[in-house]
Amino acid sequence: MAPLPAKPDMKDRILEIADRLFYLQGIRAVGVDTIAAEIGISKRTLYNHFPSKDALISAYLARRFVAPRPSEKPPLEQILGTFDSLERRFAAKDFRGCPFVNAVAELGSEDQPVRKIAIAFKESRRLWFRDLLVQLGVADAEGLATQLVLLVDGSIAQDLVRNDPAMARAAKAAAVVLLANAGVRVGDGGATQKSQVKTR
Amino acid sequence: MAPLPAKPDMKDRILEIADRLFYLQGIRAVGVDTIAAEIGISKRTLYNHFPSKDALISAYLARRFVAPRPSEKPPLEQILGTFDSLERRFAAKDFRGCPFVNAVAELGSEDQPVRKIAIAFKESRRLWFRDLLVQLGVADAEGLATQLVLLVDGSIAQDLVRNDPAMARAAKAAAVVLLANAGVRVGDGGATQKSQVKTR
DNA sequence: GCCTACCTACACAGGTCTGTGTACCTATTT
DNA sequence: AAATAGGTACACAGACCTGTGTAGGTAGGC
Repeated sequence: MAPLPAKPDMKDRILEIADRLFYLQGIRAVGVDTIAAEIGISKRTLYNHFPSKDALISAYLARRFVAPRPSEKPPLEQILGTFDSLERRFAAKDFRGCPFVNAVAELGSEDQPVRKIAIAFKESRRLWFRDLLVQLGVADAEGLATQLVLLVDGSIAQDLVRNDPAMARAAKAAAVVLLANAGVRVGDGGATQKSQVKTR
Repeated sequence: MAPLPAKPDMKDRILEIADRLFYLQGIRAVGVDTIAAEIGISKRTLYNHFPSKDALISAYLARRFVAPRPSEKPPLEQILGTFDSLERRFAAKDFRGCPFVNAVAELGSEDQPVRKIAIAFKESRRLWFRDLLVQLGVADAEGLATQLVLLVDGSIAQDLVRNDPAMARAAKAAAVVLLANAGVRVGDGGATQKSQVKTR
């Protein structure tokens, strides 16, 4: 019955479905049978493309790990835009938190492959912020970048539980304050005089 | 063989062990057999105290939901102390993130009992911050309380992945800036003049 | 026409999971 | 002494899990 030409690369198709199911329902909650059935292939075919479920899990996370594409927009706009796009993603009903955090929470800290990729992802996001802050001339770009990822991950965790996109706006408001305090002129009516708070 | 006097209330003992295993290894990863074996009781006994694993999960989360005990310390000290105690907990090797966030991540957003208690917990923490901020005379106590819980949850998520207690310090530093911006005099050498940043 | 690659269907091994059924044992209370 | 409460051991039902084995079908390239 319609042997499915297998054109759009079977491996991609498997990953696409696995991604959706793993992300929405949890990794342990989804069996390989379920994935194969959802695609309409036999379990044997799936195991011909991935040697084990663990390999599929790793591939799932690796596929989620896409570097943010470089943008021509001004750095500040990019930074604050992060929170706007977070808010949009929160509003989508298929948002279920950060797949990397979720995977570590679910699989435990002993799962080294999963943890390694999760750490790499988190660090790459932090570095993305840091580089933009450097462009803005922020002195402690490292520290501020860390604080910004805290706001991002905090709003993600809160939204996962509460399902409230306003968390992204709260995070953005906090980010604006932190940026202003670091001497960045945020477009807010010039209310932003450099009055650094010594944080320790 | 030593029928275990069952004095310290069997139910508590079950919950205590279930808590440790659920929290450290994940809820789905731990079977009731494992819990019973760890306590040294038969599975039958466990099921005589809890009608199902779901009930045990709910009891586990309910037990984690302890209201912060009222303190005589000044409000600002309580707020900032939160981050210090977070740092201490991060440093402990048995810290594995927020049990409520982890449970929602693992069990899916469809599990209503679990989600409800997670939401209640998060909101209670936010209100705790808010009440302290009101005592400090902060105008937008609601908004700032939300921002503070973002920092708390952000640092928890980051520490879960990276295992880096410094995340708590970064969150504290950000909190200090946010508090100062809201007009709270933070004990930092008077570098804290009231120069509100309009956040929108 | 045939070979190769890839798919199918399907059974099954061996494990784990939740939850129950049954019969017995051992304190404490009455 | 007897009844009751709460524990034990242990088997088992029924579901689901990962992973494999086997035999056959079908399309494209040589």
